[in-house]
Amino acid sequence: MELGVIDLFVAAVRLLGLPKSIGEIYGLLFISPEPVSLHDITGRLSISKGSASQGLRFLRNLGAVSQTYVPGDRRDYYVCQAELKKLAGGFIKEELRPNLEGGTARLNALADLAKSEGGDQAKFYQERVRRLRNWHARASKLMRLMQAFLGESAN
Amino acid sequence: MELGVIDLFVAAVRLLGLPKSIGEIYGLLFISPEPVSLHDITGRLSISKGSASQGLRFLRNLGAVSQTYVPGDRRDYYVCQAELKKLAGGFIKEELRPNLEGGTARLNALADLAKSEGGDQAKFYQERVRRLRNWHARASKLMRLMQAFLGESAN
DNA sequence: TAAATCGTTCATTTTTATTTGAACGTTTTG
DNA sequence: CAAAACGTTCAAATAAAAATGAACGATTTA
Repeated sequence: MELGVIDLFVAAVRLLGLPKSIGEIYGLLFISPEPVSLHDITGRLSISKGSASQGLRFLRNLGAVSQTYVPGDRRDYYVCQAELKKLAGGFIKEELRPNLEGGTARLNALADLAKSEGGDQAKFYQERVRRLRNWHARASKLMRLMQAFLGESAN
Repeated sequence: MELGVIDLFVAAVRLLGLPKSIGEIYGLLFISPEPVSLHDITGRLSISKGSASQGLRFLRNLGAVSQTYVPGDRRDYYVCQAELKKLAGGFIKEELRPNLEGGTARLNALADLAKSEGGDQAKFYQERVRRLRNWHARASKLMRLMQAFLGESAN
């Protein structure tokens, strides 16, 4: 059972361009009824302390995992955030948006270049830049749409 | 100008988890007013014939690039498909959908496992599988939504 | 019809990404 | 307060992905 779920998450996470260990860790948390420590992770998944630590940090930054207090234990324990809305939100905010924003700058630079272009292709270049702008705007809108969609009907 | 556009596509394509060469090739086609041959590609981009050939095949499968007849020339020439709708459609169909469908099978296997689970966690596992199913269904729906959105207002 | 050019394939090489583990500062335990 | 356990960091090792280029069959040219 656990293995199957972990595998599923590994596959899902690869699809998003994230390392396997991230999928393993999230998968383990997802299928564990109880909070899980870094020690548990390295033991159950046979991955190094380093990987586990980095993976957890990444997942915490994303908001996919949060720390939990377990009385009488020195270790840090973690639980997963299992609301699609939150997961997708975190991923969009941390991984996708920054890239899109980076694109804005490049695009402006290109627009300038196209404007100052003299040759025969001037018109063609300008048309291309217009098209890129259009794509960019749509991608932007699409992201908002996705968030809205995944936020519908709580869970 | 060309370099900037190519860079932009390289970045975009990395975001989708595709190799750099794919971005370079598509970028070159996008910014070229005239059809481009494999020979042009290896020359302008300084990439190997092998990469160029494989990259073109991939892009053709996606529907992002198509062959064009150029009279009096033996070589194959290519032009890019610059409609976002088609590009996104190809990507979804060839890259995303197959993965989602693979997930369906795994998910069914897991559901069986969860059903035949005896221990204390039986209930918990079943809840988890239900949740996975829900996510899967949403991802499915989201893909259709994306296609619809990107298909709006021709270009 | 022999030589040249074309595009593809795939074993090898190169590059990039991920994982490991030793070292460290901090906190807890006995 | 010394020893042990905790979690982090980062240089080095490993694994994974992508690019190369030689070999090939097919087509064209001279």
